Amino acid sequence: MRWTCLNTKYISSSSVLKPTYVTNTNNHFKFQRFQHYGWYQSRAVGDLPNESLPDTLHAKSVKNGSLDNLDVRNYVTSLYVKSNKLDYAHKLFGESPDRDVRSWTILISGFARIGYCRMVLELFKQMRIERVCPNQFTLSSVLKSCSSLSDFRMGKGIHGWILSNGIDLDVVLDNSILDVYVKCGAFDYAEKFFETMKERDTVTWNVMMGAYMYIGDMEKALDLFRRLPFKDVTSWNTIIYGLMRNGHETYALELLSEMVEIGPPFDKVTFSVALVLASSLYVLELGRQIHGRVLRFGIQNDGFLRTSLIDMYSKCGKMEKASLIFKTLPLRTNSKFTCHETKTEVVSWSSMVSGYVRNGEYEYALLTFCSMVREQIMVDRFSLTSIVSACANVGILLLGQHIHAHIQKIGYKTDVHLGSSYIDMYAKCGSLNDAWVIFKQTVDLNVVLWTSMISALALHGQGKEAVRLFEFMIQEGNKPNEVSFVVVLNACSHAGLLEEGCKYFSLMKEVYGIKPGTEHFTCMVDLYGRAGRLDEIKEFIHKNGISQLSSVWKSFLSSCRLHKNFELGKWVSERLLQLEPFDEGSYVLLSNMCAANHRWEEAAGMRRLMQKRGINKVAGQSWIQQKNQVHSFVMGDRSHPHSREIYSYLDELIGRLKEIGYSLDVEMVMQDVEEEQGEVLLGYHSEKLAIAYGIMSTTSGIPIRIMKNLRVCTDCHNFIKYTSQLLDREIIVRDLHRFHHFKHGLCSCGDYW
DNA sequence: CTAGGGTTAG
Repeated sequence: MRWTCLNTKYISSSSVLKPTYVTNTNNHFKFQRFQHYGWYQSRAVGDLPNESLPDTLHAKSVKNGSLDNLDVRNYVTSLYVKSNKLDYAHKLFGESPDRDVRSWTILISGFARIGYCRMVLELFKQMRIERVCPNQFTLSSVLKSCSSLSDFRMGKGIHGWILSNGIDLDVVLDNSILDVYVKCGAFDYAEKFFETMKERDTVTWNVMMGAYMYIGDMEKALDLFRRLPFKDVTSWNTIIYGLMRNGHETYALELLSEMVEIGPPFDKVTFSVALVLASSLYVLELGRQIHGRVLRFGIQNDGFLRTSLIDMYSKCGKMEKASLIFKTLPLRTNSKFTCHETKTEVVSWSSMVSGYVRNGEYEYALLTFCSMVREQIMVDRFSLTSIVSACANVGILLLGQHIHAHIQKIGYKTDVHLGSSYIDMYAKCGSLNDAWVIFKQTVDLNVVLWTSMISALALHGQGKEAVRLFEFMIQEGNKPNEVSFVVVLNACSHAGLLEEGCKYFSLMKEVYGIKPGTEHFTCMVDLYGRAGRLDEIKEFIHKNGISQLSSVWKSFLSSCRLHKNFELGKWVSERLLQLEPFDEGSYVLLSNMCAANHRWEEAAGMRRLMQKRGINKVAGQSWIQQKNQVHSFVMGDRSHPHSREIYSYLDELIGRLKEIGYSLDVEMVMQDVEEEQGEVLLGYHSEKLAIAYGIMSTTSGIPIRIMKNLRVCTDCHNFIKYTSQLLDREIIVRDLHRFHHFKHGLCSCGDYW
């Protein structure tokens, strides 16, 4: 690994402070500027916040009456600000009989530094009302908040005010203004302003570099970077981060190692960026090395780095490591304005929640969320959307409803993110109606929200409805994105709408200029396959040059099996096994296809090959929720406490179903079992057990909802259809890919899944 | 006795 070249030569560097440039001298201020390196600041400068100092001084000056003096009061306020006690500072400020520009500025810059932007703008407004004239420091801080909030109007207003009041623009103020325009996406303004700047320093170039990166103009940014006479640590951070965000991870990695060789020492942000880089490249080893360096620097307790580390480990699938780091989170402070810590604390929590969700550990996600509520951590929008998504994946409607109610209770407004999560959640928990309700309630519809609803319909077998909604969305002036097209193509394929699907595929390419990705191609192959146009698939694959995509071949193979084209299937599977020699699905598909064509020897050969290569297949599992318990079954399961009753009821039920036409077709079972072994225990697939238990333990009239981790086989599908007819019960089954709503002997999927 | 640029989460 070339990452072993991350050597340690900078670790012992003692060049803590380096004077890098001297500012222009203007009328009021004349002093040297120091460029300092991140964390060294607090360790070396002796600026460590002293917790008790402001309090003692405050008490002392109250006693001897010196607090009446404005200068003393300002000094105490600044000490409070420094030790992160913004609420005390704010209180002292509010109680003051008189204030000057410095008092305002101390407070404003304090809030700006910890990112409490709204407070900054609020204070600035008050300051103007009291007719106090802001100085350059105030303006810089306020502009910083404007750029964080992307408040273009405010920023432009302040710029105008500066011009009309003849305030001297020094390079710092210039940079702040430039940054506001860049952050607000007003590049024309930014460029125009840049032209007029009298002086430009490293910060200026860094801002411009960031701007080029932001609009994706890599060439310009890199050119600028290469020509930069002095590159400080931020220049490197900016370029590396920008490259990574624009999808050039490898290049970013190269630059990072170049930085190690010839660049300045890493600072906190470099470490953060490097960690994100490691996780986006899925290189755990790199992440570990960075972690090691972080530990050697002793900066592992920094909030930002902690969240970056948690995130890196969770993206690399190492939740145990992530949770170890999470546990180092110190106990929380209860001050109202210690936002800096509070913020990273909240991010750490929500990183954990979303990490668990991402890694499929929904139970832990839910537990973490519950402790978050119990510990009274501010639940932010990220953890909320994550947790709703966890509910969606667990698929337990009751849980989803609880969370929904809780979010409403804490008064969080349903925005587009949360709205689409709700739609997704209700859809995946089997309640299409609730998804509709949320969709209709939301006022600010955006593409994601529309797409969620279209996907919900497709998921529940309402392909035609989904297509109609898609058309309606376009009519309403929404521009579909690549996900919308995946969803609508998917809907077409489920509903067997070949013509429409082809139409949308070309619409996507020609009208919306979206380059089809793997998922679009797979949907198209699926669409042709279900319609039985197997020859056209070959042509499609060839024409689009997508023969390297295994998911395409997999879909092709399913279609061969569906249309019982054994020879073609054999040919397809050879290609598939070349691409994915260790994918269980391919083997199972192939072996089942052999079996369906009575090629028992070949089927057995496939299973043997699987065993030889050490590939295990996933066991079929179905579950049903009853009150507060989840009852889970596997094929032929006898571990349930009521298993005797369940089996005898199931046998009786099958007998009654046979009277109305159900037949347990051995060959059919053989054909369609994708993952569960058809050879044995024909009648006792896990979903049958779960349904039997469901019928026994609920009163009639209530729909039975069960979930399965794999696809339903044809026999079970038939079984459920007959059951719904015989007992006049609605049965809703969520399988690996979609929902089946069984009612009066029919299924919403139209026997096409 | 105070200021500007780059980092995290769906």
